[in-house]
Amino acid sequence: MEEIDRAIVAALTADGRLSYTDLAERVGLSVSAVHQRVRRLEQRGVIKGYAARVSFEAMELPLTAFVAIRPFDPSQPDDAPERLAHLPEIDSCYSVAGEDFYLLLVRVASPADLERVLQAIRTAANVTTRTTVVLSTAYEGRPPKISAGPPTRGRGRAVGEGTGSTAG
Amino acid sequence: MEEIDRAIVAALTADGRLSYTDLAERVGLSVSAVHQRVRRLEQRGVIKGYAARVSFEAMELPLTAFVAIRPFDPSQPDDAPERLAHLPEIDSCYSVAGEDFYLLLVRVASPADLERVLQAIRTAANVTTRTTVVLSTAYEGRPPKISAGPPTRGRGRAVGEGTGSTAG
DNA sequence: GTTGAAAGGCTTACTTT
DNA sequence: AAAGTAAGCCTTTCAAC
Repeated sequence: MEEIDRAIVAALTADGRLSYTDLAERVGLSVSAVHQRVRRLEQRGVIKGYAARVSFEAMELPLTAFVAIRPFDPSQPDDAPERLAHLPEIDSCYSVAGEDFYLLLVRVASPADLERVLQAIRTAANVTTRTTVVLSTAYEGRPPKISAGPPTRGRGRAVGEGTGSTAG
Repeated sequence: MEEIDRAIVAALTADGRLSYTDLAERVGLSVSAVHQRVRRLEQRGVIKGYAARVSFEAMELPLTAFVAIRPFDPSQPDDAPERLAHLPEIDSCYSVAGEDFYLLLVRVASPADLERVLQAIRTAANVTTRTTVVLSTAYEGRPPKISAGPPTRGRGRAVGEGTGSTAG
């Protein structure tokens, strides 16, 4: 991916409602060129969509927890993600290496709600749960490192890049 | 928070670039009324901003890991989040209950990068790390449960319904 | 792939109810 | 708080380099 595409993605990650006019000014291209690049980024799946970032506290979901799950019977078919997808309190579901099978990010309104969701998780996926309650969120969903060049691969140098030293 | 505000937040969570015209049609209000409500939601901090959702694979960050950290010396001042904030590979930083002090979500390009970031985390915050590698992401950042009413029975207080004056 | 221009649509503010 | 109107800017498409 080119440097300009990276700049576009970085800008839209920071502000998803940037106008094409502002975007064009930032990356130093015409409005039409920027528009075409954004459309291609969307079609290629680099940009998957746009979303408003909401305050979970304001949305009455002040309690966040990580729930590591492990099946009661490891010989059973492992389809926990699908069996849990119907629970809207589950924000994310990761298949992980280590002692546990999956790691869930859960957002609820209260400890009572957390208890209810944990019970629902256990019964829906036939798993044991190990829960880590989040006390506070220092930061979350920070924009990824999108700078001038590729982080590790040596496939090509970006425009204006000097040496091939690793980015810090 | 009112039902219409919930509908607005839900719609903008699913599609952050919805026009006010479309939004007005969805919630059954005029464009002006919707515009005013969105501005108030933004000013109250319910809507914190807008962001493009990007594919981390496409951004050359295919490796995700959770890093639980614990200080070498628990008597030292605990300012790990600030000491780690300069590392762009850290997506999120949660203060957690349990055996560990913080849980980090890290996104990197390769195992070599992960090693480098882990070393940087240890030296920057003077902590030990316990890393859980993500094998696959079933789903991530799902829209929170924003339906008609409060999630738990009765007791929940809506934002902005509090007593007394509100800043802004 | 980039640029420039034009038509249509959207945002925003103001006014009214 | 909600609706209507108008001005200005943006989005989107089309043609040209």
